[in-house]
Order: sequence, then C-alpha cells, then structure tokens
Amino acid sequence: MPTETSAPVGNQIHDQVPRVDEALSAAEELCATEGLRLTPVRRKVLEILLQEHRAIGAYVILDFLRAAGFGSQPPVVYRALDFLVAHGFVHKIERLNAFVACSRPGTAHSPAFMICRNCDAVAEARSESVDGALEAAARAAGFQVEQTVVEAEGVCVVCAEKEAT
Amino acid sequence: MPTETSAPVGNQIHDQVPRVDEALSAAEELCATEGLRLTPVRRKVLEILLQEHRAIGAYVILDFLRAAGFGSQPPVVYRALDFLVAHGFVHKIERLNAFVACSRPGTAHSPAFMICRNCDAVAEARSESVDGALEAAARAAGFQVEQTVVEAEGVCVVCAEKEAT
DNA sequence: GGCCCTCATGTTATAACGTTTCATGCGGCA
DNA sequence: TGCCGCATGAAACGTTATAACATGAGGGCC
Repeated sequence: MPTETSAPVGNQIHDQVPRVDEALSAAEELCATEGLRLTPVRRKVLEILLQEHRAIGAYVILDFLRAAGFGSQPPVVYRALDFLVAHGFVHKIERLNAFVACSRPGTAHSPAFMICRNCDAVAEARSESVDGALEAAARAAGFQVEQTVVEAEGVCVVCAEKEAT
Repeated sequence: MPTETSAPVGNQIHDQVPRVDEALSAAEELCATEGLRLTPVRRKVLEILLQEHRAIGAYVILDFLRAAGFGSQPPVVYRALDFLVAHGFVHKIERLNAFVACSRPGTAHSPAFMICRNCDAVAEARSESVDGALEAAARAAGFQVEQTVVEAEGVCVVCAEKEAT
C-alpha cells in the first residue's frame, strides 16, 4: 500500500471518489466502538470533505450544508468541524484557514501537509521524523509540546510539470 | 551566545526591552544595504512588535498605530506587515493569526515556533533538522517546498512550574 | 521647471473567518 | 413524569483580511 509520502502529491486527487462511502462506513464503525455520535450534520460534513479531497473553507462547507437542507448558520458547521477535528476525522490547515478530511483516521498521528499553491491540492504526509526533530528542539527549551502544526507550501508534481512548459 | 532552543521558552520574555532600539537600528541598516525602504509606518509596526516581544494580532497593532497618529484602517497595518514578513523582520504565527518580531533578522531561516497556550509566549527556535525531515518527505512525494509553517503548541517552563503547584 | 513613473499611503467598503448567546428538541434514566 | 446531558437552530456579533480607488512624495529625464 502506497503511503502519502511516496505517492506524488498531485496524483492523489484521482482515484479517490469510490472510496468516499467506504471511508464514511469506517468512520461510523469507529464512532460506534468509541461511543461517539456521528450525527447527520457531522456525517454530511465529513462526506463533503471526503468528496472534495482538498482543503475547503468552513463557509464553503456551509453552502453545501444549506444545499442539502441542513441549518445554514456558521455555528452549525463549526460545531461539526470541532467534533470531527477533535476525534481525528478531519484536520485544519492553519495556513489556509481551511479543512481537509484525514487520510488515515483512527490512527494517532500529528500529520504534516503539503499544500500546492497552484491547484490547492493538500497531501497528508507522515511526519515521525519531523515530530522527532521538533520534540528534540522543544525539550532543549524546556517546552512541553501538546500539538503541532507542520505545513509546507509549494508546488505539486502535476503543477510543476505544467509550469515547466 | 545562547540560542533560542537552548534558553527556556518562558524566560525569553525578560531581558529584551533595552534591545529594541538596537534591533531597530539593525533593521534600518539592513534595509539601507538592500535598497529597502523602512518607512515610518513600517518602522513603527516593527517597533511595536519588538516592544511586545510576543505575538499580537493585526488589529492590536492597528490600535497602537492609531495612538501614535498613523492611519488607522486595516490596510495600513496589513501592508506594513506584508513588507516586514516578506523581508524577514517579522513572522506570522498561523495558529494564532498573529505576528511576532523575528529574533534573528537578516539570516535566511524558516523558523519553528513554540507557543505557550497559557501565557502566549512565543519562542523562535532553529529548525534545521525539522526542515530537513520535511524536505525529505516532500522529495519523496515529488513536492517542491517553497515555504514552511512549523508551530508547536504546549506549555513553557514557567507555566509548567505554575501548573505543577 | 514640467513630465512621467513607481512606490507608499489614506480611505471606503466588503469579504472571509469565527464566537457568543439563548432557545428548542430529543434520548436516556431515575 | 420530570430531569439531565447533548446536539441542533437561529440571531447577532466580533475578528481577521482584502479589494478597489484616490492621493501624494520622490526620482529620473527631457
């Protein structure tokens, strides 16, 4: 199975659509075993993010919710996002003030992201070594790390090829 | 000379006030040699951030500017911040949507930050090893990194001691 | 001097992101 | 049945950031 870091970033956008249902089912199971409630709004928000497969803003999600007949006030989407982020189904991309579905839910991880400035694709990479380096620097400063934000902005393979022409 | 990573995070807040003028002069020199214009607004914004020595929001800076007789509309402060960030005098802390003076201007670096969730102290750490790890992960994904955001949120030494009591 | 060009600033308005607050409803449980 | 905890609905507001257009200061050039 290819990891996020070994697959070219730009290509991840393809080949994902049929997996949305699968990912939703997995999320439901995960919630069931952990006593969490994947309510209709939460489920819908996760579905939207899985379908987009890129980082989108809260108000874009809100538009989708409205179209699907859910409440359309900001707290609706932010509450759902709070839940999904807290339980690892979704990540926030701080650089973009946007949200993306987690590509490996259920596994504890503090991910690193590669953000293409051209096509907005966001790839989630494993970041063990990054976290290790960060943790070492923190320890030297007497700092206790609780959460990390690691985001790289640049150009994905696909867009780099286009720019080269 | 102690580096940012070897000094305890919470302590950095002290012992910095007398250096504001010094840092401002250094910035002026740097601009002179590079053909950049450190205009009054830009200089004032940098001075404000140097005095605060912690991350503050754009609208807080704007309040200071207003009090100092400068324009008080958002674009005034955002334009100054754009300049200062672009030329490495100031960093944006994405996690906080706030800005902090660079502790090592003039030296090319993509810093890592330690943010205390209790006292809001922000320490700038060197991140060579973090960047290296990130760069390696990116290369494996065919991704060209242009900029990085590395921020750790947690508890600084001083606050950890207080919490322990 | 007069002209033009560039860059910085001033100002109005608006977009985008996020929270507070209070009310409503629904399921579990004593 | 009443109570409680949690999720939702909705109104209002607060915060962060940008677009768009006008004004002005300085520098080079004829």
